[in-house]
Amino acid sequence: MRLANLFGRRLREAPADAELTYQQLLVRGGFIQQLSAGIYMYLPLGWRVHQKLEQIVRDEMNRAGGQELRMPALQPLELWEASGRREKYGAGLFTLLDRRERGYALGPTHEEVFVEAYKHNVQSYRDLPQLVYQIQNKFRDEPRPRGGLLRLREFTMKDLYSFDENWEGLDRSYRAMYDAYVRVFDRAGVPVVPVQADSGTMGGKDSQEFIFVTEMGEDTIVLCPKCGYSANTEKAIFAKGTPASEDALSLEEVDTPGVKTIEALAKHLGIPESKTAKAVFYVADGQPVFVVIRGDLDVNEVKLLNALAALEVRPMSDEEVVEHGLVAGSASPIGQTMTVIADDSVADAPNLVAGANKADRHLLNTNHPRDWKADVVADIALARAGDPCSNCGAGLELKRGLEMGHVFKLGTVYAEKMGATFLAADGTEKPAVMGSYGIGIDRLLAAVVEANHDERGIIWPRTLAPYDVHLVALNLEQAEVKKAAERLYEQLVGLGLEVVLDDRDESPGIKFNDADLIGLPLRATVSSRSMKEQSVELKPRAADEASLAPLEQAAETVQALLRSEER
RNA sequence: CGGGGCGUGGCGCAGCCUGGAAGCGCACUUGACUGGGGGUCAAGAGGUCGCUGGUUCAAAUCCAGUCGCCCCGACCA
Repeated sequence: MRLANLFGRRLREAPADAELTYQQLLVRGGFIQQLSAGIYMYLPLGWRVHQKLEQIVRDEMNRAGGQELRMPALQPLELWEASGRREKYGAGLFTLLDRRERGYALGPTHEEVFVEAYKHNVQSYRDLPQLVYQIQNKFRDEPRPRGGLLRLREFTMKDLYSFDENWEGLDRSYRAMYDAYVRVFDRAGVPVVPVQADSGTMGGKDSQEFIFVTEMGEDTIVLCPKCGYSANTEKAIFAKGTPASEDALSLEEVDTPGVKTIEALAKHLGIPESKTAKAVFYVADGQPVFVVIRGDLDVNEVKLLNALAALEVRPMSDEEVVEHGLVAGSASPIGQTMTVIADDSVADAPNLVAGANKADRHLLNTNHPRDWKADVVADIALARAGDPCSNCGAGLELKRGLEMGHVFKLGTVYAEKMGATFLAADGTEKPAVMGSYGIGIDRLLAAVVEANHDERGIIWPRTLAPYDVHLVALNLEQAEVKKAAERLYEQLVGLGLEVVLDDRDESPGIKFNDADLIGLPLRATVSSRSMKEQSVELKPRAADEASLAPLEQAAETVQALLRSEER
């Protein structure tokens, strides 16, 4: 490839709406170009990287026993009604009508379609297990696309689905995928931390996310520096301390003039916040919910959502609080008629101070379940930095991160809903036990650049670089130089290497800067200076210093150097 | 959906407050010089000032509406 012919220009300054470092580099280098919010074009350089990344994923999926196939992005809406996910996905689903007014969805994920395929192609336990996958565009009508490739409305995802006879089989498939994911991220040069995750809209049981720790991340993960415990905050557990062993004392109502907050309450009574029970009000799927949690803790809304098995939960508005006769600042779970959910921190803690359902009054020594009874008791507390690890007691750390991949044990939920069954050896019909496994290719590409760059540009890992060698030719007015450059170019290509030849009539500075920005693993320079030594200057992108190689052996030396760059 | 910011040649920006001939840098074209880290000179091409309506003799500039993009939050694999 001659640089002069390459479709896609380099920019000295990044467009104003490219904010993140990786994004500026990809845009400036001419790899990607934005079309609209959350919609990007891949220009030739970017597309080559994208394809190489896909190939690594494909390779590892195949190695783990996956079979690639291709599903339609356009899906009849009935499929989504059948799985019950149309409502669950809500506005995030892109829908459209055909000329006969029949509804379709642009697939945001493909469980439904894969189940349809399963139904036609699997009948017996002899057909199992199966791991099938595709690499395809997904469409999601995100409320807010962001960060360039980080949250797109149209993006490329590798989605693999496993079908097994039983849970032991699923465990094996899940493990195989987990291991494959570890290899994918390693080969892509992106360090990831596997964390326990919430399974979200996907439903199902176990799930783990592979998180790339970065400030530009949109998830928060909890890490234990001592024992290695790691989880998404939506899932993270931590030690809340064992409740004091005290005898339950009798209820006592006290004056607390002007006390509206836990902080004020604890101060007023001279007790720690952990001796109080905090009341918080939410609306879950339209129903009011009274939430009780220990005064020193906060509610994690995702945990709350899951504990209530609700689709949507939001804090109650001030108007609704009044409407439901709640006394903000002094609300009490005692005598509540609405659903009461308690964090396990308050369920067995004795003698907590709670509201009295009257302004400026609180109750001492409330005890669950003596004085009030929670409809649901669950862990709904938000883990914070410094909270003790439930495994080892060390202080937990909170980090920002980006989800690179996600593995789920779906179980039999979809199979049962949509009739994905098989005939077992004992002659009974059983639902397939499913797993689903996704990797966002675009996001991974973003992470690769974020993890592999310096102030001058991208430093592509050898396996992902759009080309192998950046051949810079200077002093082209000298026929000898030009000839040597062309000859080396041909030799390198002849060795099967992918080469960019910069034979533009530009100053050396421009050429070197472009080479650094594009970030190919090895730069080779032919110039009047190098010709004096009958040599070529070679400089790995990641190295500070260049070395000279004799012209006759240049191609072989290049090949050897590239091999040493191989990861 | 709530809050904030921004829309002026391909990119980065000024001009807007205080209405009166659309500018600057980069990039691009042609020529000359230069030639190892974004070089110099000369001559050029390129813009419905996001869109619609209004005010005015006159609108990039003032007013109203609208669309788009970015960021924070809500939400979300």
